[in-house]
Amino acid sequence: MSKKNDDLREIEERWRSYWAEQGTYRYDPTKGRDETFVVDTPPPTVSGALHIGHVFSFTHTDLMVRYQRMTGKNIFYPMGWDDNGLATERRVQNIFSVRCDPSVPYDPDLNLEFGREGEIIPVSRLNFIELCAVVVTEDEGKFKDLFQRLGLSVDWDETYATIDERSRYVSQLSFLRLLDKDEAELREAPTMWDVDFQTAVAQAEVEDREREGEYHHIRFEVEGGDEIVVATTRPELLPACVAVVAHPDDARYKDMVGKNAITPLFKAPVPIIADEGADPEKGTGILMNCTFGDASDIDWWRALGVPAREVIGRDGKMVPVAWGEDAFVSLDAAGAQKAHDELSGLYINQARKRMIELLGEAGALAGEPEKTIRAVKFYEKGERPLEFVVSRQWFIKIMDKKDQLLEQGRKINWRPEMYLKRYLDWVEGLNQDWCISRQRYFGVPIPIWYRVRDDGSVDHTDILRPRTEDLPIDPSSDAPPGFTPEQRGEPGGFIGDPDVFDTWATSSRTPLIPSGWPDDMARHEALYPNDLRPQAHDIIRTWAFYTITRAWLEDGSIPWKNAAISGFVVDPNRKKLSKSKGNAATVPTDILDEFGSDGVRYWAGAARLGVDTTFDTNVMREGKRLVTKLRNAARLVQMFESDGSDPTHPLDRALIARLGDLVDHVTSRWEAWDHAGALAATESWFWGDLTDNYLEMSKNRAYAGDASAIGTLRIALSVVLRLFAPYLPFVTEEVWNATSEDGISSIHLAPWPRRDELPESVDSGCFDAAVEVLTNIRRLKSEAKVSLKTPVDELVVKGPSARIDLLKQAIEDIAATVNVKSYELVADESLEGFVWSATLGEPEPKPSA
RNA sequence: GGGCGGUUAGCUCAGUGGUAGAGCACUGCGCUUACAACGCAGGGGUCGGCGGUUCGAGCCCGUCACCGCCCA
Repeated sequence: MSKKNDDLREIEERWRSYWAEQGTYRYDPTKGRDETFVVDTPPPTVSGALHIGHVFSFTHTDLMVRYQRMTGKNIFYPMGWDDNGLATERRVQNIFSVRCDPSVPYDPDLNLEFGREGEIIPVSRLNFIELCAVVVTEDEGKFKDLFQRLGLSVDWDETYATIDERSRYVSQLSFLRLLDKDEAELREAPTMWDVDFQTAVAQAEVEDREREGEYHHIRFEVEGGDEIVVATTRPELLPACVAVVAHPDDARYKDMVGKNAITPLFKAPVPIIADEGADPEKGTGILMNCTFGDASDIDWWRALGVPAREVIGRDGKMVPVAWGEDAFVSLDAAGAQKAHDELSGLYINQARKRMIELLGEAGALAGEPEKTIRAVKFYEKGERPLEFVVSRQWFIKIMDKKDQLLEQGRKINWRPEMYLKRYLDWVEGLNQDWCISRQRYFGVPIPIWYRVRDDGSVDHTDILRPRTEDLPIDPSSDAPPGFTPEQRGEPGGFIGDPDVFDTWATSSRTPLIPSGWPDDMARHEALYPNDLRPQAHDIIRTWAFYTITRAWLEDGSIPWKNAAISGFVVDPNRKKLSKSKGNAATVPTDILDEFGSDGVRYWAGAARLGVDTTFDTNVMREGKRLVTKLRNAARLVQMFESDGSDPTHPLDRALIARLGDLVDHVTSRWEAWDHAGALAATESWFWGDLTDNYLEMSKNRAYAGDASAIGTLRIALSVVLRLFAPYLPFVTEEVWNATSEDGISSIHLAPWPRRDELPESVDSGCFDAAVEVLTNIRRLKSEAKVSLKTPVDELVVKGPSARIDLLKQAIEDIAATVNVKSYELVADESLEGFVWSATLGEPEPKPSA
């Protein structure tokens, strides 16, 4: 690290401590809702890696917050930690060598060493959660350090974790209220199931991946002597076949509808059914309806009233079944059993291979397999295809609320607006209710018990609820009201629901977790609905969707007025940065070391909302350069001891007028949620009008103590610092306080610049006239390859009198800036613009070394 | 297959109907009392293709191509 970076580092550290000590960013609970700007901060997954994407999107939030703060808003900007989930679960298992077992009772004295090795001990869910808290505290530290280095103006007194007591309370209470409204229910139904994680998953966590497959053509006899050939990529589901389906218009099968087909090997009679859902173009036009290959199998199963033949277990293996019993009807039960016994216990892939062999041996295959590419559903974190497995799960009813959810989405200002469309598309495409129970351990427990019948079986229809005042509870450790712990699992007693909530079931309540809901309604009403939900576009279908859904279900509200959507950070090939692609190697703290926090923030601030943005250190370097330039310009301005006066000189008045235009423009950009446009305009004015031109032209007068020039410089610096403050909080604070004599006052609490705070001024046009001449003289010298100091012995400018008059107002400043020894300004109405000539003098001798 | 973005200088990107821009990179000049971690200047673009609307199109409309994301 260079010396200059040490300097930046020192500045950053000093102001970071100052802001923390002073509580600069503290929320003021005495202020009303209208005066307050409330952010629903995205809780980062703390067991995950620090990522440049965090830097990017959290900076966007901070920009908006800092602007709002300077406009006078009381800011509520909390920080949450998302520790509720699988990643933490795995870390805890490894760090403490434990395994969560909800059947183990809570041990209040459990004390395990961090990094403990040896035998894996089963611990209760509550103990496991406590261990998670230990690990998560460590992880939070890394994130907090990064965010503080980045200069996020978070109120660090307002933090929560999605597994902490308050979050569990809100999550459980909120669920119980849905239960009261009959919007949550327990169902035993086919559900998308990950066979590796062995948990149910929801539609939002599923993604399609293209996989190679093969159509196998299986011959079915048809009652009465015909034959059909069914093409399937999943022959292993043949024992689960309960019907075959063809399109009603398909002439090939029209005459067979209503008859039974007989499955090969298993000899199960299955009805031949006509349904428009069958695609005549696909395969042979007739397909197997199985238990359950995909979502349409479930639809048909429900619609047709055919039986279910479950053959795939929760572990992804074929389960043994008894052919000839229950649903497993066969014309040859012994033969079916023999075939099935060859398959049971095999994983799906193995079973498929074996099935093909068996079918081949039985002569039931028609032709060679045909390669195909098909979309296969996967759990987003999973590696094997999802299966549909019948299990008992809690659902929140959403399918009957699409219209209302579309309407709620339209009430929110999406920035940029195109992301509303993505939300609407997702809601319109919903095809199942929200499964919120997960067969995991580290999460918010589902706060429900079930009564155990006198015969020892569990009655899942007899739901036992906790008292609100006892929340949060863990049904695996706590006993329901009216029961004693000894009655757990006993006849006539109770059993706890073993599952936890989907992590989104809790994080969909983030607007309520810090708000005090529902116990401190005064605080809640001062904070809700929130003003801003910042997030990236990848979680519109999860976090945004679920939050809107839960708010609607709770009280019909929208959770926030604005949703500001950040893009992704991508590599130069426009690929999303990710560890697995190996293009996300950069550690965010290294970047901060190299370019300074302000430099990195500049990169994020230059990126418009919603736009995927290239990870580009050149832009960070540009930001760092801006920081240096700002410090140098400020050094010049602050060198003049006089306070100056309001501008009287035409050039000064023109600058102030132009500054007023800038303030109006930049403010309008902010109001349009265009922080990138605001930055570009500020930077362009600062670098162009102010430093390249005005500073140079006014310098001589300022050195001579001219009050108008010095006053103008001070006003310009004060305004431009405030315009930059949201992006460059460290350097602007440093410069803002550099000459302060009576104590420190944070620029971040200073008022946002307004045109009417500036002295009354007009831009007569002399600034443009002056810059035109200045630029021409600079070009002349540059083309003559001489120093800018080289004197101009004689300058003649001709032009229309109106422009010549403007030029006259600034000619002395120009002459001083580019060393013009003598000049002549000539009015000539025949000219449209300036015509000029200049005679260069001898370069002044360099002082001998 | 459907939806949404994008395609402007070598690179990264601004630019909503009126003379094509910025930063980086490149070339030249300059240590000028804020700044060489800098400044001044220069070269470099048939604005993805085709068609249309218009006095006038990078911008509006249609269409195609390619890239990316989301969804099936």
